[in-house]
Amino acid sequence: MGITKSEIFTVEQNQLAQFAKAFSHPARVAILQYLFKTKSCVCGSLVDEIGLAQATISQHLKELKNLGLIQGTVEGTSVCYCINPTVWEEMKTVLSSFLNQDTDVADDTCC
Amino acid sequence: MGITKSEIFTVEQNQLAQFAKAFSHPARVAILQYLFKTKSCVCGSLVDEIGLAQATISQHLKELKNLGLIQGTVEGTSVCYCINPTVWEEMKTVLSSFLNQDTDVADDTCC
DNA sequence: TTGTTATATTGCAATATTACGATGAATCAA
DNA sequence: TTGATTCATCGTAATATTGCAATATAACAA
Repeated sequence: MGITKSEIFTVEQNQLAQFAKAFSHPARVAILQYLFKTKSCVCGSLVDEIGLAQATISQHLKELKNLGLIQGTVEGTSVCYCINPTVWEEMKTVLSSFLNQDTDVADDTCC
Repeated sequence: MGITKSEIFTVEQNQLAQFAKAFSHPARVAILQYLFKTKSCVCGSLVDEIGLAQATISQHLKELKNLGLIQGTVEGTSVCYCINPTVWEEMKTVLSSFLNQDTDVADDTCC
């Protein structure tokens, strides 16, 4: 049905999935990487950097903004975006504890 | 258009996005967590554990299997699934280096 | 063989996502 | 004011995802 049954999962599972969804698209990965690289905020240079239409980039930025991962302030005619370090760290914590689950099945990989 | 323009992104960006997509849905998060918890492989008990139809669980398992994150072997009438430690570690490496990008914007959060 | 159990696959419906052109709103320069 | 620039939003089209019922397949037990 295309609709996720989030009610049947825990808050943690839903949060984890939401964070993962943030960079489950290469364009958003590229945006975040560029924001990290240029540290000082970036605006529409993303449109040149990434080969997507301005409307498309704006849409991806909106998703990242909604999650709180980035923030933007109007700077004259342009908008300056940058990483929100607080939320990024929070995400890192949530995802790391998931990724670092023990894989120590010794050698007896059962399957 | 619903179709991702993966050609315009690097192999790394696409791979990162693919790994992230693996657990961008709470059901797949729950499946992976359960597989970690029960270590010894698990089959259709996932259907009881998670409140989704058998067909739906099977579909999610297929996606995880396609990515290589899990593997399954036929065990009589049932199928035993477990984490593929090698691929999991590979994913951990890829995602960690992305997550651990420096947030040291000092305090001058530009935006 | 027949029935049972466990899983995969198929087909379908509902919703979500990706992408872009066109348009709107805001700011600044002349 | 007018025009140019930058970004957001709207509308739309194409495709993807999620979910399930029904059915198929495979292995075993009797």
